[in-house]
Amino acid sequence: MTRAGAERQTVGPKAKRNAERSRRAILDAALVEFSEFGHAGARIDNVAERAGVSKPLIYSYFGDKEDLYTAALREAYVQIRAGERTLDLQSKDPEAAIRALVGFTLDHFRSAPWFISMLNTENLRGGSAIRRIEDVSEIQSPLIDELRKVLRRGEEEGVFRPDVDPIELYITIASLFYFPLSNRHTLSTVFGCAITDEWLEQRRVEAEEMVIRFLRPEPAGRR
Amino acid sequence: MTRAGAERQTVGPKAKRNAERSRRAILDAALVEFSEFGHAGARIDNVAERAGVSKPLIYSYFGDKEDLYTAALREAYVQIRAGERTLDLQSKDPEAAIRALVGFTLDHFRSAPWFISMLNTENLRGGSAIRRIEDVSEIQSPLIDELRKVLRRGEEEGVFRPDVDPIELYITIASLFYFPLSNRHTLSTVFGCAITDEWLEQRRVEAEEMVIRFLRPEPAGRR
Amino acid sequence: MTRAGAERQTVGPKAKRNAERSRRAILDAALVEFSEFGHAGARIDNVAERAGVSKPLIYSYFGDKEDLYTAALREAYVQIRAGERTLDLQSKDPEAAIRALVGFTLDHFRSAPWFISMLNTENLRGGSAIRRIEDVSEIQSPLIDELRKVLRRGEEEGVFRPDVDPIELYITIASLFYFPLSNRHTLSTVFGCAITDEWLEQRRVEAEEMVIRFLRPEPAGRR
Amino acid sequence: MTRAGAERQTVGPKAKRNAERSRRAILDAALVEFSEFGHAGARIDNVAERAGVSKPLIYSYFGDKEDLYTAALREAYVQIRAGERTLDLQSKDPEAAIRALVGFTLDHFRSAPWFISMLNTENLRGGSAIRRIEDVSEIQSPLIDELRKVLRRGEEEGVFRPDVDPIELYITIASLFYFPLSNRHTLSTVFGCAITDEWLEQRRVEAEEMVIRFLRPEPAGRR
DNA sequence: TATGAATGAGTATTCATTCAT
DNA sequence: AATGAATGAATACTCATTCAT
Repeated sequence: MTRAGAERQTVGPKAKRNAERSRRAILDAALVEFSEFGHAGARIDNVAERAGVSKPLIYSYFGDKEDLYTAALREAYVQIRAGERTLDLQSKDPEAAIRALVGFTLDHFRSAPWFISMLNTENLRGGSAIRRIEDVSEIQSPLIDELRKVLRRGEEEGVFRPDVDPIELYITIASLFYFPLSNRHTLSTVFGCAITDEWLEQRRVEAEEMVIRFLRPEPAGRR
Repeated sequence: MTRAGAERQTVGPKAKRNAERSRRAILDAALVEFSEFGHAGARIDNVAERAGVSKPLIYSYFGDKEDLYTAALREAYVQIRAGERTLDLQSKDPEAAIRALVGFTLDHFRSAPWFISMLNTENLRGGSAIRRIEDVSEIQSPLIDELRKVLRRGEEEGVFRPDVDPIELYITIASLFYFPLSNRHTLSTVFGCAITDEWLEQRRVEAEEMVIRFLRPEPAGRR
Repeated sequence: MTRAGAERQTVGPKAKRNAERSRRAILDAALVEFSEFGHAGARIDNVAERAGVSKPLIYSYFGDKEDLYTAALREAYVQIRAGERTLDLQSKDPEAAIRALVGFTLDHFRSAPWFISMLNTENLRGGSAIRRIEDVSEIQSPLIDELRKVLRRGEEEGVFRPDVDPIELYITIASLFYFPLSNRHTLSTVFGCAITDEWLEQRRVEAEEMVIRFLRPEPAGRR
Repeated sequence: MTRAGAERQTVGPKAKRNAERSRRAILDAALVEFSEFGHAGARIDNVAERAGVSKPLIYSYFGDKEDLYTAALREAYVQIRAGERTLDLQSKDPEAAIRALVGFTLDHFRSAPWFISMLNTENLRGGSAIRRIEDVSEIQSPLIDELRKVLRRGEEEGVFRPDVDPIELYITIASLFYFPLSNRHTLSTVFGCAITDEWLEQRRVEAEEMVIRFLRPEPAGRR
């Protein structure tokens, strides 16, 4: 293969690899930028700089700002779904499975802080972008079905009460960490309550306890 | 002199040139605009139009966009604190007091949706504005002390377990409604779970139950 | 005189005195503001604040910004002309008279720095305001005629050469101080030559010498 | 290849997208605009139009208005320094060298009228911009050292008196033309003394004479 | 005589987006 | 595949000026 030939082959493996690398860099940069400044606050200039590419390249790969934002939002979901898939709830006894989900939720919120920010941003905007995502299966959680099975097993074993909605349970678990993490700054200023790692570890224990207690069958004779 | 008559006198000829009225109109408009579009997305032009005043008036009353935003954020807190002050927790038995707080939290989040949006916006921005608010006492919650007393009474009556931190309890209650309300749009798209009034009423019941169960002393012999 | 009567008498001596005081305060403030920031840079707001009056009062007394500027410019001339009238050139021998004028020029430039600034500003603007001043006699210098007499006397006494134009002489004297004073800031930065009081005193001596040498008849045999 | 042809090639297809050309056009336009209207009076819109570029291009090349102004001020100095470097004082006898400098000063003030205007503007503003210019060597005059040598030579030849400060001499020469040129408009209105080309030619002669006389050693026996 | 309230018409500056190579 | 050069359309903010009392 001559040198000139290699240069000509614009769709060759090398070029493709570069293209893929650029795409990836842009997407990562966009995720950071949008989560840091929101949709209106994000700057295409910054994304280009962070990604180490020129602005026209962004436009040629992703379309306009709205499209780039949508891609970043989708990516945030793709990441959490990938994490969720590594959880193996069915191999654990029901209580342990719930505790594992609680723990994973906290861990992901902390290690991928852009996820919370992207949710905030998207909901501030009324969800206009998420509705436009086409490949919905990518963003839907595989956990709901898993959770349903866990709840059924727990019910059969007599450790969980019946009729718990897996979606609501999923929402409840997310809720317990979302608020303190999302509102770190206001909480620390208003209540002087810094959301430190220690605070969160303590919270993890209490959240597990809270969820488990809530799932337990009502002890006979109470209330 | 009728009440209506008294109001007329104030609204009468002075209506067009009334500093206090203008200030109020601007603040209300800013709260709506900022909560709807976030800090970067909000437009001073829109605020002026909504308030029915000219842009220069906004600048002369509040300073620049950042200052106006800070004033709107403060106002959001002032509103919720005013609501909290109307709760009379000490006149209720401990469990009823907790249920009242749970109910109030949901009601305020729904009736003043800009509160959640402002929190989202401010935390996206890293809390830079809230730290600049000077009269902190206006934004701090009077409920923490009230809650502490309630918890102590509940402990003395044997219905609550000891050592519950009032701030954490307050955060937990807020958490349970904040996530589903704040993430209405993504939840409905991703889980097909519309956060309707019915859903929220159901949630109110479950949240009360959850909090109460969490506060109950561990029944002897369990775990 | 009843109290009510006193209040009614809006054109009475008290009112007039206040009006006169306000006018004066505005004019002084305008002179400072315009000389400090130039025509475009000056702010009516600042003038009002400096003068301790409201903006509408300025408009009612002086008209618009242009008119106020013109009044301030005129005032700058009125002040220097008043100073010039106190010089009594004819009582001095010709050389002393010239030295007195040199000294006065430097002193006025220093004690009324707004004069130089107003000249700068007005000439930057192409002299549009000064041409509109109506009462020209107020701004014309009484010194030209005085100077002409001095030059004639000097010529008759044989200490000055003939045919010196008094206007050009006047310009020359002004020139020697105007440049270093007007360009204080650039000179000190570019040449590291601070225009201090000492520097100026030295300059006064040299300027006197320079002017006198220039006026002297050419010694026979030179050149 | 003819010279014209060479120029064509440069102006040809690249003419529309040529950073250096655009920069130059903006700088020239800024110099004209700022010198014509001062700092506060200058309009970025006008600069863009004069330069034939869009406003954003100005901002991307020069920063904000203040930065553009500073660049224009620097340019004014760069121009006069370039002119000064073409003077070859050492090849002339001392008197001729002084006359050459006097002539050059007048010529530059007339052919580059923005220089005087920029000095006026900058000094009105207190010299805040010139202090920020970093590459000071570009704005400092190479003439001071040249002048020192000339003065020494003149002293040795007995045509100049000793101990003349070159900076002060430089200032004096500038002074003699600066005032009448800078104050053209007020002088013509107040004294009816139009600063025409004839007036200036006459002034050139007198200024030369004045400076030379001032530099001459005091004839023995006078004063 | 005097002013607090209010605004129309700008003016500097920004930013998503496209052009030409 | 990639980018430096360039801009139209906003957007925050200002300021001379007037209104209503």
